[in-house]
Amino acid sequence: MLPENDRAHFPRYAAALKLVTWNVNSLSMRLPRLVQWLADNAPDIVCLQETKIEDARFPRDALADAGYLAHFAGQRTYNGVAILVRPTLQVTDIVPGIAGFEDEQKRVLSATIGETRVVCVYVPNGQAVGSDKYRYKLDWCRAAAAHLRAELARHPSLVVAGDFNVAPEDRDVHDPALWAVQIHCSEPERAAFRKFLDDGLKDSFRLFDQPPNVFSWWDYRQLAFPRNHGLRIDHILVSPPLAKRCVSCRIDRNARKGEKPSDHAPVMAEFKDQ
DNA sequence: ATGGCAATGTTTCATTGA
Repeated sequence: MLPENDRAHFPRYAAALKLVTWNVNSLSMRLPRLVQWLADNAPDIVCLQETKIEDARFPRDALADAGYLAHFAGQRTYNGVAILVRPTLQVTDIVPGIAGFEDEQKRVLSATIGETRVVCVYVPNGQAVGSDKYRYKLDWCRAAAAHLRAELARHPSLVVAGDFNVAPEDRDVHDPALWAVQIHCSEPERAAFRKFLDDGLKDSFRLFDQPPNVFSWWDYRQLAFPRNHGLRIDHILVSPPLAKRCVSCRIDRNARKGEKPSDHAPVMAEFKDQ
């Protein structure tokens, strides 16, 4: 962290601000790919999900070498979230979890970065409609919506970025008939997602004209990726002041190609200076 | 109707993910 009078040499945002969300499906497995992607794309803020690593083993030095300070809330085997930030940006008020919602699973990390509150989320998968995990998913979303409402009241400039495990509309699904009422697409899950938007947040991807059949996740099986059998379940939600500043949102399908990819692609939104 | 693949650690299978 730079001393205060050194920081004064930097504008608050050197240029446009780039924010990314990426479910890496094991940070240990994905570290080389992530570091290369960061070098190629130079985002300012990166929200990661499914780091699957205990805090004591988090690769903070490798990410520092890549040009990012890391904040994280992890556990072994499952879940785990992190926020990577360029060292020129000031980070304060780092809080894991959802206020008032006891949860062993590490799924949320919030931080104030510059003037903006950033909430990194990994919404539960839900496994199957009607299962215990499905009920946990819906309960979790209800608590998260209340949490985000409180964050929005405190921070007009709010981003919620992560793996929502919900395809909001049929156009976010390669085969809506196949996925109808299945996990990620059931009406209660979509209603839970809309509840986030009710609080004034916008899906940054839908602020812009987008080509059809753009997805952020593809199953590892059945050649789903080359067939583009995917779902758009990773999202960057922005409050109205940030929606005004948002100039693009896109999904980097190329990051799903090649050896040892995550099953998710990164989503990147860009914001102009105010 | 089911498994297909990938990652983890309980490791040579079971569990979870989406």
